[in-house]
Amino acid sequence: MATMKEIAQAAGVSTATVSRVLNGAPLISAETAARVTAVMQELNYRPNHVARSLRTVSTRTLGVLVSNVANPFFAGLVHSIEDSASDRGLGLILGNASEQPDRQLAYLHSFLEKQVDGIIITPTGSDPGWAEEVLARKLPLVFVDRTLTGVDVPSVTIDDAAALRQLIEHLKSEGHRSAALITGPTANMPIRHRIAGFVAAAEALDFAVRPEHIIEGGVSREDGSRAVQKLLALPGERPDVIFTLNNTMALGALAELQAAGLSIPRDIAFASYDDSPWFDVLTPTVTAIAQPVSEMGRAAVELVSKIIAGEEAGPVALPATLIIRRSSERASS
Amino acid sequence: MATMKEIAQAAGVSTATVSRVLNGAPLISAETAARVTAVMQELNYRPNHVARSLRTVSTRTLGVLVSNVANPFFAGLVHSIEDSASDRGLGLILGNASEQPDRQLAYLHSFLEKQVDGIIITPTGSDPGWAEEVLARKLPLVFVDRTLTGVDVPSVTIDDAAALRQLIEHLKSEGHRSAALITGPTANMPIRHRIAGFVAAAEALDFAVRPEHIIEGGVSREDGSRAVQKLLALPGERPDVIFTLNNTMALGALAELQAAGLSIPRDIAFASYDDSPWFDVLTPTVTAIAQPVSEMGRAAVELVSKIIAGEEAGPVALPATLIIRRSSERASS
DNA sequence: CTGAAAGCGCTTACAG
DNA sequence: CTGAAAGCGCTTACAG
Repeated sequence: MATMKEIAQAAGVSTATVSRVLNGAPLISAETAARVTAVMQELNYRPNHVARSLRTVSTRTLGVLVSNVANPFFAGLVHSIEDSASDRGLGLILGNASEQPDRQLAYLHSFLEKQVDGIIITPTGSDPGWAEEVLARKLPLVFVDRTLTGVDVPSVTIDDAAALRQLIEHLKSEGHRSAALITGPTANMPIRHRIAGFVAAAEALDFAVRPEHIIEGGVSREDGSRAVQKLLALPGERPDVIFTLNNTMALGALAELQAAGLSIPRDIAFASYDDSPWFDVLTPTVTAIAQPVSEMGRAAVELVSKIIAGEEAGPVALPATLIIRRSSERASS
Repeated sequence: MATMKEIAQAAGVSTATVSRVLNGAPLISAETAARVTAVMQELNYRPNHVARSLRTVSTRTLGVLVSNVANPFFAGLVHSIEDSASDRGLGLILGNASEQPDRQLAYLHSFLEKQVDGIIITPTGSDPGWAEEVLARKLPLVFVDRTLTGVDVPSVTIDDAAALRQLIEHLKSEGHRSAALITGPTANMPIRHRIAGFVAAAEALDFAVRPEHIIEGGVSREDGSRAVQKLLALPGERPDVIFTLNNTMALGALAELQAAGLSIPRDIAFASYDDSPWFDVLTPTVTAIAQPVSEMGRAAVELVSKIIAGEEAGPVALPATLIIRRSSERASS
């Protein structure tokens, strides 16, 4: 691989001049620039980004650390972040915590060592210790989706209070009177928000959500199945509606309801947080609260770019939207 | 951020010694090692990976470039590659060509400049020119899923001849006699393989696939819808089965069949290449040929690691498997 | 408009 | 067992 020194020799100039041509610095004579450029092309020169980074103390690279790429929501987020970063000429180093705080910490350290210019993270676990270390190094940091209390970090979150309220209103208008809620891991801030929002809206609208019908689920398909099994085994009246707090659990819940021979929405209605492209091919199509994934990714990149540039950057909250489909229709039409 | 020099000063040793302690070099006295380690901890030292890479000419980083992360198959592949790479202590720089050769080329160049230790790619387009450039630099390169003719690059591919034949056998045994094939982009090698494999198996087993029933689809949901519309508008007898060559198109095809009021498998049977977790929640559940995505990612990382280590590394072909569900059952039972 | 020189933070033969 | 010194490939004040 040709180095800058070789280019300089071949073009009969100093490396300083080659560097200036490469970076489009002003005050270079047109003919020098042309000659150097020609030599670079001829020798198929590629600048060594590692050397450049060491010198300029900037890698033009973002570290992106998600809680679990197996979850389509996070995969979509990575996609959108990749898109926006590439638009800005920023590269991406990818990390996946798989919901394990120690894996998250290992990635974080590798991000620090690799001198990333900024970090976008959906934090896993609730210990904000690592964030303080990152902040102490003055490294731009942004939370997406999930947040952590106890540290002052700008974030991109979802405002779903309105959508949750609309969901309850819709369910009521269809004649439903009670719901079960299958939650995600309550350690996560947005999950707690969703639960609180759902319960608050239900209370305000006089819609029944019995305490035993709030079942702690998780993040996987199996968590969804298990929660439905648990729910169906409960004594007393069955709720009119089941609402799952993410679409991976919806998958398990729907399979379980089918296995139990229950027809949706005739025997029980259904809705889920997180939309999925499959929701309008399922029978029945599935009512969902959709998160603006692309916008979240774009906003996160914008936020971290601003911080890198030393600009002011406040938190961003993006609205979720209710998408009404057939799974939440009234039982008897 | 503390540097090695500061650690050396604080510990009263040279930077060479600090470096040796850091890298666990032999021949260091236990007390020196202990003292240096203590200082590193105290000052919260993180080695600068950029400086290290410049010196050692190794970044311990892989460039991963997929054709389209929006496709769940590629997203799964990235996940699996990330997993295996992390097990081996390798970092990941992610690129997404979005099926555009010029975007692919831009990422490739950035990988070269960032001095990645190896590249795993699902090539987009059919021009192998860029691969020659990579190979000329002696940079380890591995193809996954897709391959390119005209260059000698080890690859991880799918052997689906047997699965395709089993599919035809199954369809026949269910009483079906003819099928339509909705293809992906025929510019891609594995797509051409799938088409050839399907057609060959059909011929061998005397199963009808009329030329006009081989419809060029694409990669998106819309491509799937469009192909089904085209198929249904065709004069003459309808095929007994529709087979789509990826699950994103299956989504569009299924929606379109529903919209047309056709019941599966009563009016027309259905199967798709690429499994999806949603396929066994759909009504009916969908027969599919599944690719071993995790194994593919793992094999790709293994392959590139071997080449980096200077070992021999031949191509890997992994078998696809047929998963029979209800969408391909006989029409009248 | 261009060059000589210093330096980014490490690693590694070479001595001792 | 440890240190002095060179050097990886760039960029950038400082001179001229």
